Amino acid sequence: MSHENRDYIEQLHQHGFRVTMQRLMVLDAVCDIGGHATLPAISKRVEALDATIAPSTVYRALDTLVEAELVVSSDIKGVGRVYEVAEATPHHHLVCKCCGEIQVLNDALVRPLLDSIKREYDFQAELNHLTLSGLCKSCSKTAKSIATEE
Amino acid sequence: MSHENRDYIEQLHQHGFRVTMQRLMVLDAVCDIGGHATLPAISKRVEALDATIAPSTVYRALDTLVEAELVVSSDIKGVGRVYEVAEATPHHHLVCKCCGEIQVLNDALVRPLLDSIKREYDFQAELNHLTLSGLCKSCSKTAKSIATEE
DNA sequence: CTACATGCAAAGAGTTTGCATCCGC
DNA sequence: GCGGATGCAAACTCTTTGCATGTAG
Repeated sequence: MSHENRDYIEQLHQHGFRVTMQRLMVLDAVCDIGGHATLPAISKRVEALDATIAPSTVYRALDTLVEAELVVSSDIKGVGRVYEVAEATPHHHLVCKCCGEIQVLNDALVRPLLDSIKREYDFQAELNHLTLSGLCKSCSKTAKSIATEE
Repeated sequence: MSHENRDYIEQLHQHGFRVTMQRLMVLDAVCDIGGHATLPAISKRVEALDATIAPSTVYRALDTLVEAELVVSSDIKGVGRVYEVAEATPHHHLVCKCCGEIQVLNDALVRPLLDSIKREYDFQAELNHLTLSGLCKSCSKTAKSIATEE
């Protein structure tokens, strides 16, 4: 989605790793997903992009990318380990529950929330990527409440 | 965490299900986690609460709770299927990345964000439970940047 | 007492590890 | 050409399904 900006080749080299097609493919997959992603989700995405990559390679490439600091992983309570691209600039997404459409949400709209949380709770929220689901403009017209489907 | 308020026994009965210790235990686990939770996370939580419950029972009980509308499931892009207690009132959590402390975040602080999204993008965000991670008051003082540990 | 829910066990899916081959450097 | 990365296969864990037993109603 946006790793073209970063010199990921350089970064892999700096960390003593080799640049391979498979690693870039896994990085692509994590980028495509756009937000935090679990291992099974990444695994499926890579499989969709290129079915010839061995599953074991995906898991190992992901570890490599984390070590090379191209991808960050964190542990979310209730979800487990998630991965996302190490982005410099915070950005957010609105994903429609109905049609799957994804829009980028301006960080400026999110900032006030973080400020108020800081003010009220003295809690320093780390929010470089927020994904909100809901109904997009067009789907809210055809207003179906599909809320729980695969 | 808060299902004491709901008449879950009644609700199970209404949907033609029996009330069993195991089902309540699984409901407890989902409540404990507090936000959206993946299957493995719930599974582990139940195991921690009571190791005598068979894994298969956990998975089946969860399905039952969803059918009884005590738990809702949805599919989050990049994460997969997640479950959470069907709550009437929106509520949110701040979880500290460092110490794991969980605070409740007042919905009133979140509402303006949703309003601005509606105004700017005409996107109707569905946000009954937001979990933000970051550093709590005390941990931001001892300011370590532990961001990626299990 | 009856039928549904559970536990156990076996099957299936997802993930990890070891090793021989391949290829980035 | 060397050493790390990959693919394959086996091991392991997580999840699902089938069936006999137990228990809520």
